[in-house]
Amino acid sequence: MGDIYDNVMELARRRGFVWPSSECYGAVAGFIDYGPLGAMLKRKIENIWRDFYIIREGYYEIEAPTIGVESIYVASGHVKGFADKMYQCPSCKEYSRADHIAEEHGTANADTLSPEALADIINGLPCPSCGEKIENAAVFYFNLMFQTTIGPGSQRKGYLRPETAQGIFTDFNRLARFYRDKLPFGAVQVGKSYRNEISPRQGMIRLREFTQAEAEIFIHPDHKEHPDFSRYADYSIPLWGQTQQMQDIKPITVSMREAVDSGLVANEYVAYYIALTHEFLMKVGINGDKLRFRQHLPTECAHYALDCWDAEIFSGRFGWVETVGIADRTDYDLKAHAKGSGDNFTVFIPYENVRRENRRIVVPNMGALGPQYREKAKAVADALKYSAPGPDGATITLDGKEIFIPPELYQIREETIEVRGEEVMPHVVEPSYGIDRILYCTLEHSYEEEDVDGEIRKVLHLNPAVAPVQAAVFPLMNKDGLDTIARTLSIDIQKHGILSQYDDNGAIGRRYRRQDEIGTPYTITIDYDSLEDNTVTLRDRDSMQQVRLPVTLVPETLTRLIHGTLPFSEAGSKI
RNA sequence: GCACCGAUGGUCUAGUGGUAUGACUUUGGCCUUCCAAGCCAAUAGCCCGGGUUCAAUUCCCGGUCGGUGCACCA
Repeated sequence: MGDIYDNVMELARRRGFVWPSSECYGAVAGFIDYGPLGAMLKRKIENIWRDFYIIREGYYEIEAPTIGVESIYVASGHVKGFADKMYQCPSCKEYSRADHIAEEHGTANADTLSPEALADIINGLPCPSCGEKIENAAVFYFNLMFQTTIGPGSQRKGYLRPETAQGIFTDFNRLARFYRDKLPFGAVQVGKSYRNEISPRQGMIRLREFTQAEAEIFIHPDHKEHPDFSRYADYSIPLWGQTQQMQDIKPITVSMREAVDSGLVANEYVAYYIALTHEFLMKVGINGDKLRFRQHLPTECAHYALDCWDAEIFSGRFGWVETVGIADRTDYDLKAHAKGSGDNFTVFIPYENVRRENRRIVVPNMGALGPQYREKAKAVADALKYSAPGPDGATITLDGKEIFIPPELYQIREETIEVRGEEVMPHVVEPSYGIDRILYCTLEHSYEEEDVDGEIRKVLHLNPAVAPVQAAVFPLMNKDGLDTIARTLSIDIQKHGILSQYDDNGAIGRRYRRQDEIGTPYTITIDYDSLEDNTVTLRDRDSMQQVRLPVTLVPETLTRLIHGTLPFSEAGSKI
């Protein structure tokens, strides 16, 4: 058999976690279906994420369309920046990046050139794949966004969103009102994003349609201290900063407090979400030894981002996989949309104390200015307002000429004004999670082939918090009333909101193995003792240990086990 | 997208110019007092399109998907 990926995906297909999409018409690369158990697992991961960001952080979830009008993505930079300038070699039909070839032959900043200018440069150069001289090749944009048209007549261009973030930025002013105009605030979105990858390989790791969970947290640019930082101040995890990477040394384990104080991490907000991400990934079932936080190198960090860290998870097939990005994006996005839309993307922040400022203002005397300057009177008046008049009069510049304005044409008024605050464009801290990648890594880290008495036992050691099926109930024998008790118990468990499967098919051992394979953490078996004393056995998936407890206590016990408030060893009496 | 390799029940596979082997799984039954036991039976397959041929799962061409290398990868 193949490697860990092959084994995990084989199980995932067979048991209904992940399937190739639209298989009956031929699957399409870059798309997957989540089967019954996969959809359940994914939803549980997303809901744990919601526990962290919505319930704990208080950032409410919104839901924007997956199709956005072109202007959004012109403003965000995706129409330009998400497009690669490509050309196709006329000889070998290879597609390559035109700007890369130009740069290799000495053109600096080739990516900023127009397609036409680039075409002029590369025509005549040798093709990097076949070596033939490039002739008459056109340079065109290949945009990673899926394009569509909106409405009949199809005049309005739209794009499938390449990230969920923009929907939050475009709602900024509504959100600011919702949060009653106070910083910080945040909003989250969990949903599909689309990127028309040129060549999506690597199965679930690079999809054309994928699920993101993103939070956009709007903070005051001068106050990047997280109000709840104490929660993670002592949280210590290995961080692999730029310096360590460039000096080729290992990540250093520090507390978030130290990380911020030493300047390793830009500010408390970024550090806080690094720690929160660590806690979240552990909760979901990622192996902590296969998790690291890596800072973007200056070359890979977006030019506007102040600091950017990736949570990388180690996969036996793919190596270190980027699963979460945490970035301080400054005011880049809001600025872009302010420019693009003409709206203000600011919050009015009152000062603690109202500031009184003395001001001299120049009030033009229009009654006198009008007859004297005629059509220029308005321009003169405007210029006067910004001038600094001396005792004899004011000198202004109009159309390049200096004009002297005597004092009788204006008044100077001294006044005290109250400045109550200022308009602030917030900075954005963005933790962005790739749910599909996290789900795959969870499966891979959970997967184990264990040797039990010479047989291979395949187990998914899924955390009970994410396991799609939480419990299973078996009658030891499908007769003598054992099955009746089992069915009754099964229904009782379901009434407590626990998803449990009833199974009486085949040998008991086979039934345990089935549940092991899909990661069901607990199984209950009704045996002949149950008929005598109303007790049942409860089996722990990972240890295969069993305890005995009264049947009436089962639902309550399961609930506590699943929530992690009861260790298995205390769930009943040892057998 | 290019090059090379691959594709046979749900899974893993044998094999073939004349519709296909075995195992596991699944379902039903018998048996069975706790970890894939045994017995009987059943269900289920040649990736898609075109060509050659009396006949194609098999040969040829194209495509799809998957793997590897190159290019690409917010």
